[in-house]
Amino acid sequence: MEKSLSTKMNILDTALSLVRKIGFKSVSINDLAKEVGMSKSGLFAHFNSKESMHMMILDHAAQSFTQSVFVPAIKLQRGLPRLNAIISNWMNWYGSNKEGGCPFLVAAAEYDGKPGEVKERLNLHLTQLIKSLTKAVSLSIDEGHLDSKHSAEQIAYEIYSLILGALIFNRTLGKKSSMKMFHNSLEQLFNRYSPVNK
Amino acid sequence: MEKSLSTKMNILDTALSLVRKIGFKSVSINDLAKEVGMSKSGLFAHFNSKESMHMMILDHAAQSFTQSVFVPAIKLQRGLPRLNAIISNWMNWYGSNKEGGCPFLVAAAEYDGKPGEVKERLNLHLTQLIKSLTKAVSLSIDEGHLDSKHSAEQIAYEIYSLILGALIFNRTLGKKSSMKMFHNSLEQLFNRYSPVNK
DNA sequence: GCTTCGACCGAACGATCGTGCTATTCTTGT
DNA sequence: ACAAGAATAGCACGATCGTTCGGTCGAAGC
Repeated sequence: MEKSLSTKMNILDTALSLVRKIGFKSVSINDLAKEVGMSKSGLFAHFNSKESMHMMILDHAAQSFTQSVFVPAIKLQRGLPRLNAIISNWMNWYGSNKEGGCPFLVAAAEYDGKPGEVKERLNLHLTQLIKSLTKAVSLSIDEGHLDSKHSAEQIAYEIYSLILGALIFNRTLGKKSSMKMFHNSLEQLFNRYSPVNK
Repeated sequence: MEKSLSTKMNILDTALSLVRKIGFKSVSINDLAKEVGMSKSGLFAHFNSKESMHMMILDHAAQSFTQSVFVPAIKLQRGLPRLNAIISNWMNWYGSNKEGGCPFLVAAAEYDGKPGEVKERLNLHLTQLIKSLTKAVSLSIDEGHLDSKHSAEQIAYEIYSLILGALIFNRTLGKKSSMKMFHNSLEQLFNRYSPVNK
């Protein structure tokens, strides 16, 4: 790997970590450069504008997410094993960086009322993310691990909601019981949609 | 009501609306003043710092939320009628301002890694919000409308999660089916925790 | 009617913002 | 070993940031 690519990855890693803590707008190029250990203009040369940097941060987050959550899970067999791995990896991904929330939620918060390329990119990544989750649910139905009478989209929505709730309970409210409640609800959800218990 | 209080309310209303669209950090005092129709220094005189303004915006949001969501519901009888009203008012509150996400989620995103008064205030409001929801669930159990074998906290967590999920699906992903999925899941949740169906 | 006081404004402050230009240093192909 | 090109730094710019200060205006109290 050439030099430039590795520094760029370093920049994006640091930027992502900061964004998750204080948001996109609060991460100034100067501070980011200081954190990475290079000059403001030297860092800026990697991107042509701050907006393009925001997009690359989003892309970086999406790639990291896919690599950490979906790629390892694809080795497991279709159905509940893979779905459970995805969910487990998902929760672990939040904790991989020590602090900070979900970068996509941060972007959603700051770009909700700002139509443009960044928002569209966020929409794209988030849509892809939900689609991949829905696909895993759908495969679970096909494999007979989940009841075929229910919509995969609906089940995926519920799972994603539980993840969001656990994230807020854990990070913002600092609830220690958040993980236990999350796993309780998830277990109930799988029982409820199980084809044998119906 | 004196003159100063009404202008302050006007400022906070406008500020809250802007914050929900573009976040706290992106709302500059100059832009806000222009939007309200007064001078930068005239507006700033109402707050002594931008941080204190952020706190007042949070307080304003919390008061608006309580007034719109919980106060009207308290007139209804305890149990499911009141709980359903709370949830319904909750969803309507998001749509009351035409655009923008949940102000508490926005604050959570931008202040996650910034310990201080604002974050503590956010934590306070969010804790109170969840506590009120949990209380309504708890009363529903007491009234025999929900199964007493389950924890009110757990049920409240699931309801809150579904609300969050619907919010993201609706606003960020622009899913038209989000409200239908939300009500589907909510109905299933009430059925599942119903004492008669067990 | 004069005084007092709070609300609001205009101008200005130093700091920091994103960004462009030019030079220098480093990497790499031949 | 040397030329070429990319990576980074230094410096400066106009704009905008939050904040301060002195002053104007209108309403309220004596």
